[in-house]
Amino acid sequence: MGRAPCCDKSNVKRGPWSPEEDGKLKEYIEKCGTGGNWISLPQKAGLKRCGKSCRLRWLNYLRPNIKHGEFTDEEDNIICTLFATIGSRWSIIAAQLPGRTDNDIKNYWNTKLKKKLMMSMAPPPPSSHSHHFPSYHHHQTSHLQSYNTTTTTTTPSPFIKSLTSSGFDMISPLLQSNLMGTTTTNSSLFQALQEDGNNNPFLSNKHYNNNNNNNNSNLLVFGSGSHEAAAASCSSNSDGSFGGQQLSYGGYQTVATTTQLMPDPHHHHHHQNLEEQVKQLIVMPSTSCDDIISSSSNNKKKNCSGEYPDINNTLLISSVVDDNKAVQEKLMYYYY
DNA sequence: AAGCGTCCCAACCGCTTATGA
DNA sequence: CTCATAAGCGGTTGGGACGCT
Repeated sequence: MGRAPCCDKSNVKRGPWSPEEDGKLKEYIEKCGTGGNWISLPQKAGLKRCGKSCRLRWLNYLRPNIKHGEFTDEEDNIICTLFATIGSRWSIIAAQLPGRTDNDIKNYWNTKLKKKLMMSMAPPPPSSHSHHFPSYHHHQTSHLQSYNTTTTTTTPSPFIKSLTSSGFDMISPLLQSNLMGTTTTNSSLFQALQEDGNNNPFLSNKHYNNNNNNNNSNLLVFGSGSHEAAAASCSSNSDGSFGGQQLSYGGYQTVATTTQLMPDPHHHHHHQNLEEQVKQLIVMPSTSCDDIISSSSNNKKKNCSGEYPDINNTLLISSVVDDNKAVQEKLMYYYY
């Protein structure tokens, strides 16, 4: 048995809205408001439409101050930056762009901006002798090299320049793959890492799977500053520090602090230790810590699923926010 | 002009979340 | 706490617009 329909489909008009319908809806809402009930609104407004359809029409087209037309470079930057950070959370992204709707931004991303960005990030032609600006293809074949953020000698495209001026000092390969991800999973970063994990001794799926068959997998909370503090506050210890403490959540344990495990990128022997110690890697934004805190304090199993998919069976990577630059830089040392 | 392919976006679908009884 | 209902949300798609041959 399927889901009950939200309205009687046989009695409602579907498809494009006519100017008359737009007028009726607009007039009614401006006069009476939505009344907090979209379901009953169409009848009151004299429309043969489903409430959902009315809501969508109003929110995406009719309500005041909707901005239509070309996106500015600044808007492009905001969308790209936020997409790289939080993924396809269109409503959150839209909240940062006054007058733009989530639907609009989603369409714009899918039809134009994604292509624009990929063009900008296309790897340089093979003849190039100076592709120090790291490309996605490049990092696939150069694992365990350290990533030196000071050696960029090529000139990024204007679009990349505008991106970097909006907050990223450097578009990392990791971020590139995140931006280029078209996945529908919760985190394109996660997918990018998974894909590359096949060739990465640290993130190799094989290694990971072999070591992930018990409930006490070691867990590295990979973050900095407030992340660790927040994570530490989840533990039973109360001194606020995170170093060497054990974080108990869902049967996982923290085995070391980020800083303890953060190797000097020029000394690769640290990777051996990491492989031995860390069976799971979490890149954790502060919000996920909040989730865990609220989850534990509320004694709810929610909500490491959804936004933070299935903590029990997979490498858990969520988008990197807040002090993301530091985290990404650190992560990249492993990633290579 | 006709035919075809691609692009674009408004609208839909159905899942998740919030809310209230 | 459970359940029902509505709103919110993001992925998908139908079909019109447009460009090319």
